[in-house]
Amino acid sequence: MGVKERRAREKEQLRRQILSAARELFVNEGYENVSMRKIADKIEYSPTTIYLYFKDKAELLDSVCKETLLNLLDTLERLNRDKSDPVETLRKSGRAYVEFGLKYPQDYKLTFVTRPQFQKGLGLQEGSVGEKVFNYLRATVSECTRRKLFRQADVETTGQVLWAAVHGVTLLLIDFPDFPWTEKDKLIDMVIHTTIEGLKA
Amino acid sequence: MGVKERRAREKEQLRRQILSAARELFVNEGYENVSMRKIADKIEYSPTTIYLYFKDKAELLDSVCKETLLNLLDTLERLNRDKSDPVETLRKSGRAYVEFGLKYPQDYKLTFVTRPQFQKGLGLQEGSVGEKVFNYLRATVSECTRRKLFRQADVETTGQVLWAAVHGVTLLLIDFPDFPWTEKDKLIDMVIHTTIEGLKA
DNA sequence: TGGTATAATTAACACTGTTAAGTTAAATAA
DNA sequence: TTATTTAACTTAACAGTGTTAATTATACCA
Repeated sequence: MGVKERRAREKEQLRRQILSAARELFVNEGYENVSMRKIADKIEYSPTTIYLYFKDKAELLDSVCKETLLNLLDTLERLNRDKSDPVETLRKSGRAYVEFGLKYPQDYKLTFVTRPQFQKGLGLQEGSVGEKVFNYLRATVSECTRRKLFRQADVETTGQVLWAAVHGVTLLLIDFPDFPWTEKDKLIDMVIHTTIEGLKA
Repeated sequence: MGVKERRAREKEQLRRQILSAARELFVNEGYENVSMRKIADKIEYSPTTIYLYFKDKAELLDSVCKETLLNLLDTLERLNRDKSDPVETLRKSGRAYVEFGLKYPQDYKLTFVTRPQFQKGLGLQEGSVGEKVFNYLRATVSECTRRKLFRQADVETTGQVLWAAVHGVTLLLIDFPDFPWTEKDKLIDMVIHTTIEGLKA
């Protein structure tokens, strides 16, 4: 009775093929400029086939982004294993966050800027990858305040301030690549450092 | 020979009519969901008429945004007249910046997030409104460092760090309105305060 | 009044996302 | 092996998009 399993495997394979074609096109040409027909051409299926695997273009996009975001989640998880110096963990997490955004600018923007506008409350809704990302931040901050390393004990606000800082610098670097920024790494470190110092002060 | 002038006035009037119809639709329904035909319907002209006044939909959008951004520029200009306490000016400017973003989220996002992707190097190119906004920030920061109020003397980096912070919190508040943020005003103040303290420290 | 420049329109093109109906191929049952 | 059911996929079409070329209407001047 392995026939069902094989068919399921084949379906899964095509699903992944669609995802990977979509990802490549989205990244290279931008979401807006990629049509369902283009994706279909690339995988040599008819456009309508895609609809057998994804509800619509938006869901296809969300799936692509989610896949990418799991990488960030992995990185943060690894960093948070080391409990010795939470401030240092925070610093490293911040860097990892920004670097992730710069590495996958399309996915980052779609997840944290573009999509939320369309799916109200989503992007950070319960169980979402976005929410999990923030949860790591929360945990690390919580450890910092527990050890009284920060002036203020309010974990939520502190986390949000940090998030705003890294979110901001990530987007500026993505959206204005030609602006005469301070050397990129220096700027990122400076943003994180400044915010953390401001929280200690 | 006042006929030419009158005709010019009439043209200008229709131009403004288009802009105002476009603005209202963009704000209420979102740029993507507004078609040229919808705008044309609203002003009771044929769709192609719009093309006699604006090169294409993108230029129409840019014009709408630019108009809005001039408000921000005005506010910043006013705040920067008072030279007595540059740190306080910085604080106020930051608040004004964020509040502007929250008041005109569509325009803000289009100018500082969406459009730059399509018009490379633009949004902050020479003579742009975006550039002028940053110039005010630069000037105020410069005054702070001149008076040795900040640890570091690098005006550029300092300005960029501040910008990242306000940009970040603005976008988070716009894009995740349902997230359980700390009370909005408190969060904004906290972001600005933390960053400034971090720069002093 | 006739001619001319300008403003606005009509019709069309080449796309888009998406759906309903139709076709092909494979797996099961007789 | 042959017939039937089921799943996978495609064709054709719809209603809409931004945009352009060709055409008509309008207001001015001689």
